[in-house]
Parts: sequence; structure tokens; C-alpha cells
Amino acid sequence: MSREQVARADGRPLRTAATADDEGCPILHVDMDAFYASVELRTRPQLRGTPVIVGGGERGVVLSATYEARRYGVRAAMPMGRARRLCPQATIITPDHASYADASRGIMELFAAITPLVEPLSLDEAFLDVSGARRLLGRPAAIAAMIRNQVADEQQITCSVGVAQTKFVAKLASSAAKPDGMLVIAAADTVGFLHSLPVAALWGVGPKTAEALARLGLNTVADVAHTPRSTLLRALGQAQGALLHDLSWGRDTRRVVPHVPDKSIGAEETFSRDVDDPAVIHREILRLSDRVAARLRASAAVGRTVTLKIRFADFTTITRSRSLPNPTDSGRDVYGVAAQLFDALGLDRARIRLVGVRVEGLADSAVTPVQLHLDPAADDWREAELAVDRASARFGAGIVRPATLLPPPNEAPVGDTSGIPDHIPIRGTSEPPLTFNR
DNA sequence: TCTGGGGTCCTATGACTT
DNA sequence: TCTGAAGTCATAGGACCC
Repeated sequence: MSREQVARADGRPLRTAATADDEGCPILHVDMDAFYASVELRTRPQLRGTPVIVGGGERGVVLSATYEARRYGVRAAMPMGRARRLCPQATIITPDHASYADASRGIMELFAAITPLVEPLSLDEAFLDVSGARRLLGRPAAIAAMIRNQVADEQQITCSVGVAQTKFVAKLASSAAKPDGMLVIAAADTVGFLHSLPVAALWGVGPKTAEALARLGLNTVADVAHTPRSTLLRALGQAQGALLHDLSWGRDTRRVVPHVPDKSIGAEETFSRDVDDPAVIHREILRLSDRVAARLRASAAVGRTVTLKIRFADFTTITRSRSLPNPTDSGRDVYGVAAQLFDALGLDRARIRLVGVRVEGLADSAVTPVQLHLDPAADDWREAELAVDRASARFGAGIVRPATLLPPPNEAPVGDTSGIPDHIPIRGTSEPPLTFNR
């Protein structure tokens, strides 16, 4: 299929860029096709046209799959074991997040050259408001076609674009156009388009909500639209009930907002095997706390509430959180709270599958100065963490870490460690020295 | 079949304040 | 001083999205 043709699942013809009525449709949703897999194929052209699955780890899931693999039923978020069984001939590629981030930067720069109103949703998709670009670049559908050509030429990746009056409908349109297509939903056609879709197409309707709606006999967007608002509010709660009713009539007042600040930053890790040793779990909490704090500092953010997440072997998940009196970006502070939260659980060697650490209540560190401690050792520690950031920027992430996180002597070192000292002594602290990882 | 990791948002509940 | 109502905040859990 060429990039100027448009496809839909039910086979009905759709409007093309040339014939669509895009008047009053300034919102574009651009979504890369099978993004991670497409990035991998750029360096492995011999795999084009074959089933490829990006994912991995002993307990991993599928991150992305080529459309050839999807024909066998492989889907994103599916456990890798199942994906391998469905498509044993697929090439499995371990994810390389750095190259996806790099490709994403190139794509977002391309968008930014078209309009300043770009709202990235993830690495591989974004909303664009092109109402200000009309005079220079033409109608929205023409701009969408131009974007598809530029992404294909400059990044060797195909993408699908939805053009509509609102963000929600533009997003649905890009999904309907996939892969490698474009779909314009004219303002006058919006309600008709929406009402033909299953209820799960509505933003915020996952398996649980779809089940709740099915119990009410509501299976399509049209069903939801023709249900009294009060019934939806009762069944789904104020916020979700009102949202779904509005969306079902195409009412979506959200604007395209560039630079939405993060509200939380976290890290979590699933162990390759369930763990019941508290010492191992403490080490993991320390590692995750350091990682989160480093990301806070890199984002010039501080946060107040630390949340610890524990997933047990049976997949039940609990969270425990505590707020600090003052916001922080220090791994030592984050670890202190997270470790206390873990100890307070009083787990008696329960088998744990995953631990996570998250910091919420973020603020800009430039306008929320980090509180100096009464204990000079604490401020020394902060200085040490800033030094670690500088070393990491120069020699690579993970080059400096708490001595307790060093791998056993027989494990391979990470990064280029020539010409650097063994450890950074921390004056006046009782903490273990930070040690270079040779 | 066996379930990642990074997030956002909403709801319920209980403690606390006014 | 006591009590109840209403509002606010912190916490926990869950659903959802990519």
C-alpha cells in the first residue's frame, strides 16, 4: 500500500489527503508504525518483510513486533514465551533503548520545525496543532502527508497520521489508518465515525471498564452516547462517567500542550527469579533509589513523596508511601525512606517478584531549593552525589556506585575505567565510600 | 499463558482541621 | 467544652495508557 492510500479494518473506503474535508481539523496525531522494530530494521535491512520481535529478558514481554509477526497473533505486552510459541520463526531482538531515544529525538525535531505546538505522548507518537502553520505549509491534510514523507525519507520509518478536530478523534484516526496510512475525519463526520466503534475504542476504557459497560448492555460508542449521563456517572464514577459521555459525542476540549512537566519519576525491576533475602531486596532498593535520584537531578526536579512498590510471587502488588518534610533529589534520602517503608512491612521472607521506587510531588529544583541539613555529613553526601553525576556524565552511567552495589570480583567491569581512582572518600560520613567500578 | 517498565489519574478511606 | 459536618491532606490501590 502506498503512503497516500488509506486503509480501514472494515474495508470501507476512507477519504484520502486529496479529497478530505479537513476544514476545522487542526489536530494531527502522528504514530510510528511498530516503532522499536522499525528502528531495528534500519540496521538489519535483510530482516525486512520477515517476522521480528523486540523484547527479551527471562520474564520479559514483547515491546514491539513487525506486522509480519503480528499476523501470527504476536502483540505488544505479550509474554515472550507465548510470542515465541506463536511465531517460532521470528527473529528476537533485545531492546536497545538508547537508539530508540535517538530516533525519537530526530522525529520530534522534525515535528518542531513544522509547529511549536507539539505534545509528545511517548517516544513514538505526538499530537501536533497545525492551526498556525496553514499559511506557510498548507492545509492540515497536506501537512500530514508532508510529515509522513519526511519521516520516511529522514528516518526510514513509516508512520500513520490521524487528522481531526480534537485530540481524541485524531488518535483514533491514526489507529484506524495503521499501518502506513493517513485518515482525515471531517468535522461533520466525527459523530458517525465514533458511533461505529466498539466501546473499547474510548480513551480510558480498558478490559475492566469494558466489562462493566457490557454488564449494562453497552457495547459500542453509540450505546454509551445514548445512555443517560447520570447512569454513566453512577456506574463509573464522576470523572470517568462524564469523560466517556463527552468523548462519545466527540467533545474533547484538551489542547495540545508542549512541555508537560513530569509529576513523578520512578524505577522498578522484576527479579529474574523471586527473591526472599532481605539483604538482596535492600540492595535493589538502594540501586533503584540512586537511579531515581540521578534522574531527578538530571531533570532539575525535587520530590517530596517516596513510594515503595512490592509485587509478590503471586502477582499481588502493594504500595507504601511517606512524604518527607522537605523535597529532595538525593538518593540517600530516597533510600532512607524506601528502606524504612520496606522494613515496616515486616515481611517474613515472603517471595518477592518486583520492587519499585518512585518519587512524587515533583517541583522545579531551581525554585524549590534543597533544604540544607543540620548534619554536615548529609550535605557532604549530597556533594558526593553531584560528583557522581559529573563522573557519570564523563565516563558513563554506573561508573560510580555505592560499594554494596559492586558486582562480585569475577563479574566483568562496566565502561572505560582507565586512569581513575579506586574510590571517592567521603569526608566526615559514616556511609560506605563510593567506589569506582573497575 | 503467565504476565515489563514508565507513567497518569481516579477513588476510597481515615486522620486531621476548621 | 463537646460534638458533628465539611473540607483537606496523606495514603493505598487500581485501572489505564504507551
